[in-house]
Amino acid sequence: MSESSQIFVGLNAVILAVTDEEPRILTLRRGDHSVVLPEDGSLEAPPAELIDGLPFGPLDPARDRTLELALRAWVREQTGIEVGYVEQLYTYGDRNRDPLEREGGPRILSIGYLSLCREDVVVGATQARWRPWYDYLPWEDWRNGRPAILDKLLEPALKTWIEVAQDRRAAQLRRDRVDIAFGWGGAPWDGYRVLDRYELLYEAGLVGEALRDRRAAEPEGKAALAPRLGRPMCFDHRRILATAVSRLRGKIKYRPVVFELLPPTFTLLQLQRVVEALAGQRLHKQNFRRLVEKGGLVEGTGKLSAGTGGRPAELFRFRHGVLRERPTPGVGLPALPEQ
Amino acid sequence: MSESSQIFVGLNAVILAVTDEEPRILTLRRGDHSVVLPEDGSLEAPPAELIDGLPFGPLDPARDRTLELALRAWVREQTGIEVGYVEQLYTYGDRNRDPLEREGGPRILSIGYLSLCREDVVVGATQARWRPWYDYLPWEDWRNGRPAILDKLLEPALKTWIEVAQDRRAAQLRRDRVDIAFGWGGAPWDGYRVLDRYELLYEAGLVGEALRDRRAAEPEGKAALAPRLGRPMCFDHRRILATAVSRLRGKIKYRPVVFELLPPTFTLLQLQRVVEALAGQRLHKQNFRRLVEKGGLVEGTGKLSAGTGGRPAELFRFRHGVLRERPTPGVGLPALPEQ
DNA sequence: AGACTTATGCTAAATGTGAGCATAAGTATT
DNA sequence: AATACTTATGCTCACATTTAGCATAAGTCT
Repeated sequence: MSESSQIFVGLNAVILAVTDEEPRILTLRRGDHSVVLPEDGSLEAPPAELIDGLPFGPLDPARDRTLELALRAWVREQTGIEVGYVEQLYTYGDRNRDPLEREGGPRILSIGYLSLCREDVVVGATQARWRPWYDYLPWEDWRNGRPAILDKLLEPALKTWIEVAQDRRAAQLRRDRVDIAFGWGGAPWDGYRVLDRYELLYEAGLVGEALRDRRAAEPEGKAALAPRLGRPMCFDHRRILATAVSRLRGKIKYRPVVFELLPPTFTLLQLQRVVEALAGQRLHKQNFRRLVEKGGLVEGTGKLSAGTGGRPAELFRFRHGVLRERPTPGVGLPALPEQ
Repeated sequence: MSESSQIFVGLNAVILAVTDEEPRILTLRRGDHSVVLPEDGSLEAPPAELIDGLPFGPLDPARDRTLELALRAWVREQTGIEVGYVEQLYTYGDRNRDPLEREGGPRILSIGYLSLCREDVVVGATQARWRPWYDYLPWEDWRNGRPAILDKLLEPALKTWIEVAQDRRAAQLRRDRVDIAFGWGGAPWDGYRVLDRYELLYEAGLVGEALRDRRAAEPEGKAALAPRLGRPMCFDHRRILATAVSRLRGKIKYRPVVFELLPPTFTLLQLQRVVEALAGQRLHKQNFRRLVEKGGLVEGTGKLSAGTGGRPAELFRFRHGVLRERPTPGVGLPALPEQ
């Protein structure tokens, strides 16, 4: 292995909590692309342009015995949070994705993690800040019906992208991908394809990061007219976020991970709202109730909640025993109705 | 980052094909633990003891633009195979898992991949060899009923492991994990928990790798009496294999990946046998047929197969259009009946 | 010809899911 | 205190999916 090709390993964390029925992730404001490579773990940012980023830090091969321990260590340092539930998402290592590592520079490998917190986590004295994850992926939130951004910006831009393909065959390929990812042409909207959609938008040059990366490669782009959908993030952090959303939406179907986001006892509506927040869609109340209650996921405590309006609701808790009864305890999501 | 803490990134591939109704992976025989770190991509093996390993090679940060390209490159070099379908599994980086990297040595990160091939792949002139994946995980194959190894070796050994726990509380924790992973105490056997089971057996010291890793750490173990279940592999390759099996069994439920393992046209029984081979369980023939046919996963070609015994079967092909019709086209597996 | 193999069509029963009606039991308003 | 409004909870009907078989078709093997 040559000297010029050192590898840096960064660990990135999507730290999620759901407060006020809104899924929020912890972000830091950083100088875009100007972050000094963390030789000593610190982050220098000649503030060219501040942009959101996930908490992240290097793997210190000498100190950290496992990747997860490394992650916990500097999440604590950077945000003051002691994370509980942690799950690895994906390892990204494309050279062209990261403007920092053009020819000759060190290679950066980023390993994405997802961490789930309760609402009450205290963020230490840092510039870390909670932000709704749908700020970054606004087309994913269907809780109040079809998101406006789809018709106003996204779909017209994608239509253009299909039209400007090199030839008819390339256009057809683009078309097929869009059909499946965004549910065009009668295909249903699939809430799980969050990553597909983001990657497609990146390729189509419709997210800020794509323009940024191309600008670094080419002198000046002509596609500067395209809309920049959603709030951008530095490096490939938004891709990692999209991976996290995909994974989590998939996982709540068969593992009781939602409860990591809730206090020890909760009402069924609270539980439902959290699931809806993650899924980005509304659920039928009575059916949801039946699902989690008959499914053995929760058990009543007998106590009633203070009540936020109407009739007081019973407080429930997660039923640990369900793990040994059913292979896949979770909340299945219905297909989104044609909208 | 200090000089002493270089990071090496290795890419490992579980290359799978299903032939004769048996899932087989490509393995190489290597000298265990004595593989010289691949400075130049070659593998020196002072043959202490030959052991199976996955094809693997380093990421060359200078050459390989993406991780997947790197993988494809040296899978070609090592085995002569041009892989088609490739999917990343997980990145492992625990220090204690790898006997090569005790104190002071370089840190090794291994990124696992899964690749699916058609039966007819030609393996180049190497020592690479196809081997049934159930050789490594024999307790996972329930196609001919409950595997004998469970009652003969595995469960007694686990019982002992529970008993020798430090205290009552620790024993209870072990018990709970075993209950869920292996379906004790009325819990059903969950075909998807392949990784859970392997990790548990590793911790319980019931696979060869655990003994190997401990032997390197401690002078001499007393647990040498424990059975060594399944065929061992070098490094943490068996863990990667277990990850692959888990992932694939999960994925066939909602993505039509099985077809990567089949020729372009096939009979429904062929398809069923491949699914059964992956799932490690038998399926109801008529119901399987209805599932894939009514589900729009396949379409008949009108041609008949040569027939392998009885009445000739129609040849089917994968119906690509299903991708745009249904969000999750795949073959769901029924819960294993209590055995 | 008869036994055996695989393919394929069909159905009854059980289970799961989607949608909505109806009632209960609180809070807010008049 | 009565009324409107909120949320909670029980229940039902229609429909889709799944499980487990029965039954017949159309080949091969002896």
